[in-house]
Amino acid sequence: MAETNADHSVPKHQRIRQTLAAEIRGLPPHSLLPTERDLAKTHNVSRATIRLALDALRDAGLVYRIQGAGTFVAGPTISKTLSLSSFSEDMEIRGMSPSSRLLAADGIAAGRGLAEELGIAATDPVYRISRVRLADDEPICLETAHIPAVRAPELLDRDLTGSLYEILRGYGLQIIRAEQVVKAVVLDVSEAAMLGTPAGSAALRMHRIGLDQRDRPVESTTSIYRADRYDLRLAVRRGG
Amino acid sequence: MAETNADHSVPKHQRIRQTLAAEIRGLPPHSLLPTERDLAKTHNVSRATIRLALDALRDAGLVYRIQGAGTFVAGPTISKTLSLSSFSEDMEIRGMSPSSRLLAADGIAAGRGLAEELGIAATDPVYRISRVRLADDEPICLETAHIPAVRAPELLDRDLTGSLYEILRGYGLQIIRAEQVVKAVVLDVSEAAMLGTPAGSAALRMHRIGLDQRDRPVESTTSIYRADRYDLRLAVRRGG
DNA sequence: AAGTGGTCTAGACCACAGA
DNA sequence: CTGTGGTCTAGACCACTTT
Repeated sequence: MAETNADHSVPKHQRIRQTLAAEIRGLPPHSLLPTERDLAKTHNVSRATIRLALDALRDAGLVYRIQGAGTFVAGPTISKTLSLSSFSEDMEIRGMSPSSRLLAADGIAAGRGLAEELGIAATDPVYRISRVRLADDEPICLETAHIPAVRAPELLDRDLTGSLYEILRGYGLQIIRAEQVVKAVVLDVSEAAMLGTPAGSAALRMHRIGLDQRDRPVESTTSIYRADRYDLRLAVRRGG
Repeated sequence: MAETNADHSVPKHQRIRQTLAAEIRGLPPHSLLPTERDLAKTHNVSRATIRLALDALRDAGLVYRIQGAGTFVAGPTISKTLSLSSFSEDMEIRGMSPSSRLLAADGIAAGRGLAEELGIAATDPVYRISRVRLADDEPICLETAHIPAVRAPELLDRDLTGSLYEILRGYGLQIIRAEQVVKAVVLDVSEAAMLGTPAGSAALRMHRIGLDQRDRPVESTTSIYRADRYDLRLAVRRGG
């Protein structure tokens, strides 16, 4: 069991962060929050703990902070994305119901390209899972995932119509980070047919390598999203 | 003579972060770094200061940390992006030389849509600047920027062939955060002509609203990138 | 059992914004 | 000037990984 989930194991700063996030949702943008020292008193913690919570809220784009002036509620944010999410999570955030149609699932030798991406040998086995992903029963995306077989034995025996990330979590694999490359493409005839769009339509092609807590590659996935039903929303910040 | 430290305004943790980043570049992935307590001793600072540096390196994707085990060098990262960058910076990172061809520059009334995006009145004036952006003298992107006139008086008198972000910095405007929406599109005849590609080619359309330190909108920009010359690379992490 | 990163405290001084 | 967030210290205990 990897899931330790007891109440007393939740850090204070995380609880405070959630409390503050809820309060902030009720405030107009650019409202001034209480000072760090005040918050420390009212929550009975040290200022350092309050800062952990406020810094996390700033990184999430909920507040901005100005030295000498205070901490303020940020303007409304379009994008809940930018934080890594699976297709299933992504659609749920958008208020749609995700599902899958399995096209193919088999085991193959990795080959040179995948081997390099996944840090394994070219002859090592990988599982290949191709699916049409749907939101509210409408096709949104063609997805082909490759997972090293050693990392997820007997993967093909699982129910492959749900969230792949959820299944991988069952193997103790958490995808914590990903490298993603996004391109625009024009759909060919067979792709268009599977997505139910005219050939020659635009689509977003995303290639993703997912990495676990130890920075080991867990998946190499290519997804092709219909441009008319999907856009990518991201909040970007200046890197310090 | 203590010539070594003229850095009055540079925080210690930032200096340590840079020192460590340089050292890490010479190490193979998954190398174990010294413990926080060791680093604190060797840098003559407290452990909290070391943690600020290491946490920043983790957020930058340079190291990963495992409780109970240690801090390790992360695997190589494709993407230097995800941190907000102007077209000019973006191209320089990719090792290409950026330039611009000015298509049009004028002042107009904001209108309803822009007014809402920029937080001004529909009748307020905005500057509109349309450019073809080139990398190594090849057209890459069509870009139209809108900037509230009050924020950058006499903007049209500046040299508009360089980095817009650089010019805005001259007005004391720093774009610290942006909301971005990315879609795939198919180029129409006139767009294709200006980009030197066939009509019907794919392209990435990005719409960006740039915000300053106080979360005030500074620019609303739409860019259309040739798919055959440009892709978007981003590192994504699980949001805590 | 030993050692690691994660959390937390109770102070202190500095840099900066604003009246 | 006062008060804010930014930085920093020197401790402490906890949760976790590894031997």
